[in-house]
Amino acid sequence: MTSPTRPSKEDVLTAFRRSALLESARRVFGECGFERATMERIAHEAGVAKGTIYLYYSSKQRMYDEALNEGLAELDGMTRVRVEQAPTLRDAIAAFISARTDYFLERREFFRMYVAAVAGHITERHGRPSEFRSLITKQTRRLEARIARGMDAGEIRDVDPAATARAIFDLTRGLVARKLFLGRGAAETAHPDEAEFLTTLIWDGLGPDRRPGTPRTAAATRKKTMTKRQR
Amino acid sequence: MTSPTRPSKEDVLTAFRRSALLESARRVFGECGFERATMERIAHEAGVAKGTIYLYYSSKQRMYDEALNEGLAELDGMTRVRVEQAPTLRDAIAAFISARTDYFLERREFFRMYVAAVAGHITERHGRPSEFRSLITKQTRRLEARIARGMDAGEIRDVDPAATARAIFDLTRGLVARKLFLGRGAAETAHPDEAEFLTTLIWDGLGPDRRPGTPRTAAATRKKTMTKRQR
Amino acid sequence: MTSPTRPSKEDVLTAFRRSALLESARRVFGECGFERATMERIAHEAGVAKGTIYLYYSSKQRMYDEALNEGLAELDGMTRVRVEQAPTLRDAIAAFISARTDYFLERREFFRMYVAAVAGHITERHGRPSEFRSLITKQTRRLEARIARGMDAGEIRDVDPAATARAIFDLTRGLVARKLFLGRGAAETAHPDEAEFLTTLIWDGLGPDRRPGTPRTAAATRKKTMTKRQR
Amino acid sequence: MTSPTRPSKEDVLTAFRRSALLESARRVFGECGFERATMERIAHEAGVAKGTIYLYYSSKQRMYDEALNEGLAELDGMTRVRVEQAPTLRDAIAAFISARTDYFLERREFFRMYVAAVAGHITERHGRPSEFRSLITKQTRRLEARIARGMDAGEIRDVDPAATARAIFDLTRGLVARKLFLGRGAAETAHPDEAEFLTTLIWDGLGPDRRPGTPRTAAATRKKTMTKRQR
DNA sequence: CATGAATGAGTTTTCATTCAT
DNA sequence: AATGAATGAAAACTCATTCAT
Repeated sequence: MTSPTRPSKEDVLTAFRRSALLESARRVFGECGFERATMERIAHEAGVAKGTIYLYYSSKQRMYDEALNEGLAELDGMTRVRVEQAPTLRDAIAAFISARTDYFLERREFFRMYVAAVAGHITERHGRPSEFRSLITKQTRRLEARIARGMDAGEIRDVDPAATARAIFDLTRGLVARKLFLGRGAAETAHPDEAEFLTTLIWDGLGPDRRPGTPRTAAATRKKTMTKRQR
Repeated sequence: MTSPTRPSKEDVLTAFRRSALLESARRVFGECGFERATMERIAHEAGVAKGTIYLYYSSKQRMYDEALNEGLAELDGMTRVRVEQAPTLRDAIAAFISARTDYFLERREFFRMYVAAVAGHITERHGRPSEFRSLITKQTRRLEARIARGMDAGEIRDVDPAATARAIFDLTRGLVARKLFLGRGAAETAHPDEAEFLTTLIWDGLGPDRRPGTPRTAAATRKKTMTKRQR
Repeated sequence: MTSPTRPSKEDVLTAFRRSALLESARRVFGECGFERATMERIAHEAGVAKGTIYLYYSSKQRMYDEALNEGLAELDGMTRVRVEQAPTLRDAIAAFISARTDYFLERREFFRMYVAAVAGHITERHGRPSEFRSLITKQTRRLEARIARGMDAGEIRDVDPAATARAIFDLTRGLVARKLFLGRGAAETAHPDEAEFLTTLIWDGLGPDRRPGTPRTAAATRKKTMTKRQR
Repeated sequence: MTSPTRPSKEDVLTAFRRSALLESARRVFGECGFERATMERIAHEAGVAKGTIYLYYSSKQRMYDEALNEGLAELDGMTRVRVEQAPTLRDAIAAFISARTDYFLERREFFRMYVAAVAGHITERHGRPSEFRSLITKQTRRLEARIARGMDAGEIRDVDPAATARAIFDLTRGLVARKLFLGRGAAETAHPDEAEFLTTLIWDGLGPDRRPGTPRTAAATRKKTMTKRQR
């Protein structure tokens, strides 16, 4: 029942160190960005000496990449679970939003890393294109699939599932950014149930076609367009 | 009718220099980010010597701030004009999206600057809090006002205008990012009329209330929920 | 009468700086070797700040290479001139020895650089094979050619000119090393006219064949081998 | 007759370890030079852990010194034996050359160490002057003595035995350097019997005085200078 | 005895900023 | 005003050496 080679004490210790260093790295990279972060500080915050880092990571860049990728993978995993457990498509959308919001709200520094990393990749032409990019695009794959299923099941009207998933992704991203932006108390901070608002907004946006000219308020609908909608 | 002191030749030259330097700064900061950008290169691309920059900007940071703020102001101005010219709220939303998309697509380096700057401000506690932040929040003010007006006029149902404007803002931001992300031809690039898709999505999302449980497809509507909707 | 583009003041200044830096580099590299030499110290000895070096040399290695190559070229040039001016082959050999001895004695630090560089190239397989190596082999080319000419002219017996040049080269190298080794006063320091001794040794070694068994002293010669030599 | 305390098992093991470490050190120091050699690699090549080295050698420098001195002593021993076994002075010279050539050709890395070490001592004023220097000068002592004996026996003309021994030493050194320099196949590589050439060159150089003006080729001798030589 | 993780001093290199011309 | 040579602070990274296990 035990695994054939039980992790030795060293392995455990090594894993622990790596994890602690990554934690520290995420904090410092998040706070300062890649360039302004210093290995000295990362080491200090992890409670080790500068040189020690290099026993675990061969360079600052490697450490950064690993911290980023690990966070993205974790985020992706949590999102996936929550989305898959949702019974309806509406719940899935709400789950997507709240899963990511929750994750980032507990790791504000990581959100910053993440945003900066995406920013860094926008116009850059440097080497490794696929690695990071695929991690990004993977983030919406699950949701996209779920939307497609819901569309087939008649839960929503015919839309481009990928574009829809991206829209939800972007709204979530903006929501999180704003919650972290300037901290709480700022006038522009989203009110607590902005997530619910977004879900409703999207959900209604995905409803049956409304032709141009269709009145937009319930009141107007009641008075003027009942017949049209009934067709 | 003329201004009391007509701009002297020197003033014109100075303005020209500052503008050329800012242009160059935007390009380099956009391409490299703040840290990796060098004054040397900014100077070179502007066709002046390194020391000359310091006659116009007291530090790299100041130059960066000014380049950023100027761009944001310009973007804001263009957006405002286009939004104000739109006859209906739907047109205003479409105008907001296209104005910003067009602007950024012609200045990808600036978009990168902008994104990085926002990222940099998310968790940071460093000094100047208001300046940049107010520029950001200003971006949605006009649209927010327009939405509020449209709401009052019954063009859309009752929503939080600020939250709605932010949603549109975020969707636009995501759209632009994706268009610049990995350049054209990438599988995940938005298809050409994603802007139209977003406008429709939002517009429909802003339509009359649909209660939970309401069927979402036109077909379903026809069959099952006609009575409910008519109430 | 003036050259078409007279060297500008900057060019002169630049050349001067480069030369002063190279001088300093030669001193420090010579004293400490490549690894132990610090840019800090080279800069300090040249009377400039650390960063200034990098305005003239892109890296420590480049600086080292240039210092070495320049010295070798200069040494080669001086040797060539002296050798070519020598009327007889014997004089050429003596000139070769004394030219190099004189050169190195005035630049002991450079000799050390030179020796270390050769040592470093002995077993190494790293990149640039030809550059340095060709400079080394070039050192004996002139002498080799002169020896060949002297041989054709009957000044010496038939020998391998290249091997002979190399032998003279090695003897000179050893002579210099010893003169610099542990400074003056050491018991093993060569006596002043060791150069003359070497010249004679070589010169006699290059004389007409002496068959094995031939008596070696003048006395013996006089008594026993006169007839043989006359054959 | 036996030593008072027979070497214990530990002593043997210790000796073995020290020897293995020295072997490894010689290889790595030879390949990389003192500075670029790492204790890590030396340990690895010796099959022990880094810390273990410090149980046998108190520092990198000490290890280097010992590796060097041991090698020099061994070289010296082998040379001495071969020289002493030579029946004639000519044989002794040939033996000196071949003994050292053979030794170094089997230990190229050590030759590099040796050359670098000598280079390092040329101008340096750092502490330990005598230790290394005496080892170097000892290298020629035996040969010098043998030459002196041969001179007394009339085998060669009157020369400075020390200077002569040094000349042979330098020629040998150059020969070896060239054989290792750039590996085989290079145009400038000495041809196989350069050792024999050197022996002859020296041997002839040590023959009876030839006065200035004396013709140098057998042919010339025959025609022009017979009378002079007979005087 | 042996180990190898941890340390931190020391080195190269970059680049914003200054200032003499 | 404009220049660009000079500066030196700052940061990544290496590696001999130590020491707890």
